[in-house]
Amino acid sequence: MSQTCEKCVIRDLNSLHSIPPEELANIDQKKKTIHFKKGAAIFSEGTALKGVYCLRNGKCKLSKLAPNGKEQIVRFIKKGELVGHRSVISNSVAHLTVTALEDMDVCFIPKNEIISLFKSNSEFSMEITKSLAEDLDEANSAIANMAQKNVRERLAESLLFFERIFGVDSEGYISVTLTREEIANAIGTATESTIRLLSEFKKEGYIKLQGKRIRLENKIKLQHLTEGY
Amino acid sequence: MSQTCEKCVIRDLNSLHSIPPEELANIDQKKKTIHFKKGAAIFSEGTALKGVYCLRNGKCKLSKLAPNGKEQIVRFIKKGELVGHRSVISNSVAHLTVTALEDMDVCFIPKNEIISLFKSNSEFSMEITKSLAEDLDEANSAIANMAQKNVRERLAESLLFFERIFGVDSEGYISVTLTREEIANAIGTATESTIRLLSEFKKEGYIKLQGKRIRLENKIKLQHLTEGY
DNA sequence: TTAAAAAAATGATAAATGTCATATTTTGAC
DNA sequence: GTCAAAATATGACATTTATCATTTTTTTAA
Repeated sequence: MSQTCEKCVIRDLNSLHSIPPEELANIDQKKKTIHFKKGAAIFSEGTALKGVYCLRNGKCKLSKLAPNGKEQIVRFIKKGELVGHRSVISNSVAHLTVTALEDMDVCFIPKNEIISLFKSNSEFSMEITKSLAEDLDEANSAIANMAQKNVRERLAESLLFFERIFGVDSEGYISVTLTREEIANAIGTATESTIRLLSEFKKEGYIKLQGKRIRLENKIKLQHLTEGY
Repeated sequence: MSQTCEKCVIRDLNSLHSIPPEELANIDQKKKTIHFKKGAAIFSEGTALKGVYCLRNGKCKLSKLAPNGKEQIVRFIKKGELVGHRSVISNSVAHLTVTALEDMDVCFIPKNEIISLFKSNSEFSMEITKSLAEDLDEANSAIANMAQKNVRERLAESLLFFERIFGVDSEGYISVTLTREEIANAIGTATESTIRLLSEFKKEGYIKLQGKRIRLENKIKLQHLTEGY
């Protein structure tokens, strides 16, 4: 299970790729690999983080408790990505809950390592900052989508998004397992509406449903739906 | 009009406050103060920025062109804030359009000054990063609000927000002039719905309307509306 | 100051979405 | 494999919101 960061394939995928070997060796000593079961929280909204987490495999949802008590999923992440750097850099508690969508392994890197790297290595700080900037960009797009698109359009968009970032299995089904409720919590609608629209999409032949598994049958059409026609 | 950065009151309000006097003097030489008329764009979505802008006074809306051609306002900013640092750090084109909501003066600081400060001064880079992290946080909250709250709740929330960040004039009216369409573009609804709800709020006595000017008469009630009751 | 344009207001109606009830199917623990 | 719990599915209906049409008011520019 454990291995050196230097040989970790995941490193290429995030801000850690700018760290030279000698500093990596140091991180290796301090890091801890942790296993999380499907459904477990890596960390929860409101808790103080002692470090950042690097996803070695698996997928997570990032969610926020809305004032009405409902869960709002604001983002999905997968292997290779870092989480918790926002809280660590801001020195504030976590404002999101990160939940494993499947069994997964995660490397924990203590806060002080990250902070001292940030201060001493401007390439690393630039990478971290760029990654936050990208997240911000995507969040702004999400705001526009929520505000301007209707539920049907948002569902079509999300299905295409899920396939794009998570890929498909050997039978062509999207490689992530989400409940209808989770999909609803991501697009901001009632669970029943999501179920109804998925059934419609299926009836129209745009998708195929097999339990929770979803296969996109007509991506051109879904793309058009995204734009409202 | 022009003055040294060191003596600028605005500096305390943003990431530039971490810059020591000798570096500030350098920025002073390079910066340019520009006047923008109400309605003018500081910069537009899709253009490459040659630097960042520091607002000396006035207010701006940050918006994005949604796929359906409508304007989505994602944020409001006021004097003391920086804009354009996201694009400069990411070295990408602007993803937002920044429009003056009133006549204003803005200091332009060239890109290379910012980049070199970012690399040489870890306090500054930390500040910039924290500011992006804060923006990201707020954007995530906006996503949750858009997704989970209805239009009435979002309008009540926005009115309270406008008063909180822009303050009130001598007669108690919110110190920002927005058209009903702009309010609609911020909360993600049709202009007519915004007009109708404002009229309702007025009829119920929660607000007073005088042209575009809005005065909050019952903030407790508006706060309750925000939470849906 | 006044005419034209833009913005605000309002009504009527249609469309989208939420809510509640209930049935059916799937999943997971034993 | 069985059974209970959870998730999915579907119908009926209420509510919210959008759209279109039209009028009134405000703003802008000559």
